[in-house]
Amino acid sequence: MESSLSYKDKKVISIGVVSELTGLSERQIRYYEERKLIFPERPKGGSRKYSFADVELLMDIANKIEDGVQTHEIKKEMSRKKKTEDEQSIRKKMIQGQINAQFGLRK
Amino acid sequence: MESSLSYKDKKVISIGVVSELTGLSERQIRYYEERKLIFPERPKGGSRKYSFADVELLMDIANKIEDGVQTHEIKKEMSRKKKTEDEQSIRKKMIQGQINAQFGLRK
DNA sequence: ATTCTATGTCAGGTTTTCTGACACGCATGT
DNA sequence: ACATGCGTGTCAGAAAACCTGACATAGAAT
Repeated sequence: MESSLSYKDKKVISIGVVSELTGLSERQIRYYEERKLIFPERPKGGSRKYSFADVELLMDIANKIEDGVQTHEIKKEMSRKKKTEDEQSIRKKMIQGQINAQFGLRK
Repeated sequence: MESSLSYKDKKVISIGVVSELTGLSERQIRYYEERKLIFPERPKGGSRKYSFADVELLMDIANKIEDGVQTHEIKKEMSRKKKTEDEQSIRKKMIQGQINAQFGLRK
């Protein structure tokens, strides 16, 4: 059952590149982190590493900000969305559990 | 006709991360570039940026090196493979040309 | 025997990134 | 009106990451 994190989710991009990709300033990117909208990885040394998924998220954030939505609103929207995603994921797991129960586990 | 370079081909990863991902030393990575096996992008500033495709390529290279294959051999293998890929790509384009001729161009 | 390969390592220099602080215009709340 | 909070720019100083060029070397190729 390889979970296998695709390229899209691997945190390998540093802030300068993210800045170019999104058009956001480094200041903005760090600020959105302060506001808990984004969670880069912090390897030894202290630099920030982002994934392409993070880049997409940042572009969404940028759009909302442009529409005058505030960071704490964005955060709420995000946790709402995340919640339903989690629920769906749990539902999937439960169904899988049913299937396993029906047909038995193969080690 | 969006060409749209997927995440896999975007050159965004710096050498330190590539080193961790591949297990190769930075020295080795730079050397394989010197040997024309790999072609990172060089943005203003002079740093090197690699794609995930490059990372895969480097892992292939690492395996061959381990099998005692020399860099100039690897290079030959690579240009052989690239040549047939190019030919296939040309064939595709020609077929597309035929289709366009049959059905007429739009725009 | 000599040359080439592949890699380590070190020095010195430039670029990138980090944090923390101050400033400021604009919106929000009292 | 005034105080707060928001989002961002910018600057300083320090640390981390990267770059090039050079020297060294063990082992392979010629």
